[in-house]
Amino acid sequence: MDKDTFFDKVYEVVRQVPAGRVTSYGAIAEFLGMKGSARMVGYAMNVCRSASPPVPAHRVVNRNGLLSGKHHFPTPELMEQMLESEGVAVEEDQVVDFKKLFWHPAQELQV
DNA sequence: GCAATGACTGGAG
DNA sequence: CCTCCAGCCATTG
Repeated sequence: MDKDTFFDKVYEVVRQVPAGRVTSYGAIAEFLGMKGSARMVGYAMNVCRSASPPVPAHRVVNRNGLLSGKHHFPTPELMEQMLESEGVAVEEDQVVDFKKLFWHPAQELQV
């Protein structure tokens, strides 16, 4: 409780990601003012299993749009399954039109 | 308190 | 084009 840690901030941002959109670790890190510490974002995702409420980590991919963390899901196929279910095409463990579906935290939250 | 780790990124070779 | 290296910073042991 009172987990005002960096992780909770990451969770909030990820939860703001609308379905059908994807974002990158660096984008979140940058939004939190920690550009360069994208590793922390990924690390936070690792803890997202213990986080509440659950975080749609499947909407978070690396800067290449690659489902780098799919192996960390209950099942590796679940990640792309979720993305496709939301309208995000996934091919070769990679998000199709990633840059087109890219979601900028500050950009959307600014509205 | 120190050392190791990590679902990343960007630059250099 | 592909691979390797170093930086980043918070969490955990």
